[in-house]
Amino acid sequence: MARTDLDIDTDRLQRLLGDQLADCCEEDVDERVAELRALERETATPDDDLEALRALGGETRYRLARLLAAGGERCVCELSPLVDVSGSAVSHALSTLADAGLVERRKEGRWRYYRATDRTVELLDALDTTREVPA
Amino acid sequence: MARTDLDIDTDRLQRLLGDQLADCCEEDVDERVAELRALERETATPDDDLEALRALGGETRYRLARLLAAGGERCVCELSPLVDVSGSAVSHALSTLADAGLVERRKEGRWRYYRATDRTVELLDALDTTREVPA
DNA sequence: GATTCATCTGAACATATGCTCATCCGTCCG
DNA sequence: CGGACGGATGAGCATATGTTCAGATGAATC
Repeated sequence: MARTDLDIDTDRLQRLLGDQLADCCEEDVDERVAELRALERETATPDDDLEALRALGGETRYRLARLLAAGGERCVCELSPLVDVSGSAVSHALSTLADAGLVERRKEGRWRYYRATDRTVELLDALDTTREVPA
Repeated sequence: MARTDLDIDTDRLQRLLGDQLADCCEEDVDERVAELRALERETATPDDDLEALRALGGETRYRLARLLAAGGERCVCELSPLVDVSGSAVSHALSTLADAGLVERRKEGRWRYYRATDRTVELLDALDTTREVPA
């Protein structure tokens, strides 16, 4: 995962800084290189984040997440008619959401109840509050 | 987009409610059907949300978003060495992020400066605050 | 214990994605 | 104007994704 080294084009960077700063010396370039290296180190990518985003990024799974985030517990047979795919697809989708930590499952007899996790609620809320044209 | 009708399996739903409620009558089934129909109507899927989630769900674009959300403006030549792909791929990725409303662009001479939008910051923050094993 | 029921699982397939390469578009500079 | 430069764009291709179908599982019912 961790890159061993960064192949920064210092010549180009120097031209960039030459335009940005009225007057740019070698030290400015070194400083920017250090800044970029630090930035790269600080912004590691947690696999969980990608998994969650990719899971929510599919229409069926997004809709299921919305339905569950509306509150309460639902079983597959309730959710299946609300999204436009087969029951099998719903099951696949809910598994993906569960693997991503966006949904939790509870068994009761023959039924499996699903509910949204806090993470799902928070993410959907962030989407709601930052939407350009609010619903 | 809007489904004209929902093909709810009322027989199965009746069996479900029979297990949930000690004692279930026709009205309970009708009520649940109405509840589900209302739920389906309330949870429309804004295209913008899917676009944003799918955009952030790719590793390269996620990393770019993180780098930009760390603050300030960056041009392609600064970002390119920090993610492990060609400059062309960075440009493609930033375009996708811009289309999704996650990044904004500013021209200055030959350089194009990119910065994260509020939506990006909020979404990444939601991910940070809900992560199971905090960094 | 055989059957029905709710759900899960894996294979298979069509489609979407993400990259690289080649090329093109503006801008600056001599 | 001609060239170098930063970046954008489109084609092409390997890989990933999402769905359906067929069959498997475990629980309840007869």
